[in-house]
Amino acid sequence: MEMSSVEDAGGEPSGRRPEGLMRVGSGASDVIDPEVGGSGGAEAESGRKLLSSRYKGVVPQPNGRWGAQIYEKHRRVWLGTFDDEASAAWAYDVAAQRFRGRDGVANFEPLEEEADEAELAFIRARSKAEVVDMLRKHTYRDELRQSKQAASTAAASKRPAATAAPPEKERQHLFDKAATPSDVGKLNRLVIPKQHAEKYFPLGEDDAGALLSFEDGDGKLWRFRYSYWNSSQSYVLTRGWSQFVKEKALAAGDVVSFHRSASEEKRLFIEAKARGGAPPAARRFRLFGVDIVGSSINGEIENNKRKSDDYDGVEKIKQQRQAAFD
DNA sequence: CCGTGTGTTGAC
DNA sequence: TCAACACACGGG
Repeated sequence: MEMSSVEDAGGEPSGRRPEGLMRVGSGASDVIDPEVGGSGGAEAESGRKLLSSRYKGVVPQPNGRWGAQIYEKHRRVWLGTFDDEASAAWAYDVAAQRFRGRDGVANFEPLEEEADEAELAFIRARSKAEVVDMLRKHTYRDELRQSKQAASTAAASKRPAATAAPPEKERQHLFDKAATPSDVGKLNRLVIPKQHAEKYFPLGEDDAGALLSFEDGDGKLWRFRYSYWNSSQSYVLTRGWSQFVKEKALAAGDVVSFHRSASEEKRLFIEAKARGGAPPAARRFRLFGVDIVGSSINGEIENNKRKSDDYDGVEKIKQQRQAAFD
């Protein structure tokens, strides 16, 4: 349940202001005059009923916090919950910028091409799933900052970071790693052969705790902490890895395959393949007291269906994978 | 146990 | 497309 500690949305927008475009309706005559029970929560003073938000895409939560959501293709995409209304509204705006472009931004001032060039590039360079993930985990701020920093150092040394929108068709195979028992054990880490690590995921001196983002065949995002362990002289993926092992039912001997978008971008891909060939391991689970055997592929498809993270063309992928399953 | 975010419905 | 509402589910 994610309950990130103290940080909210990853922060408020610095320059943009809340009162911005909030004139609902056409008039512009009457201002919204919040009034809203004073300050904080969505909880109506007396008792049960929740106050609506004056922001688009923001819904009250029973505990006085605020949820953010955006719709795409008749489907709701949940953007997370936030302590304050404005943070939720801001999360909506970020998502809207990615999903619908500048005109979709509805709560605060849209980013300006000139002034917010870096942030726009940051958003454009990421998939919808990635943006949503950052919002839900409240890491948007940090990652934007890191991104800017990386971009500036890159620009200083050589060539400005590639801007480019993500085409996304061709992938270049980087390398495979056959999972060892400890890669899938309790250590929560995957050792990346030094040779490949240094070639494809170079780690700067100062990069104490880098973060690598991958997409799997379902378009699902996987983010791992990536670092070098002096003690064992090895490069490892740590935080986030155990979840991958679990969800993919990864077993020793299975192969983890790393790819990169051919367009020499940032986009990285990760796949789990069973020891011999194509699909990941089958999983057994219990449904209504009956043992069912299904592939993790179907499991993930169902999962996606349930969670409504159908954005970014997962539809196609589902069909592909469904076909592959036959 | 408790909050999240999903299921669902009915407006716009 | 959107938010209101209820509460099942799952993380801690």
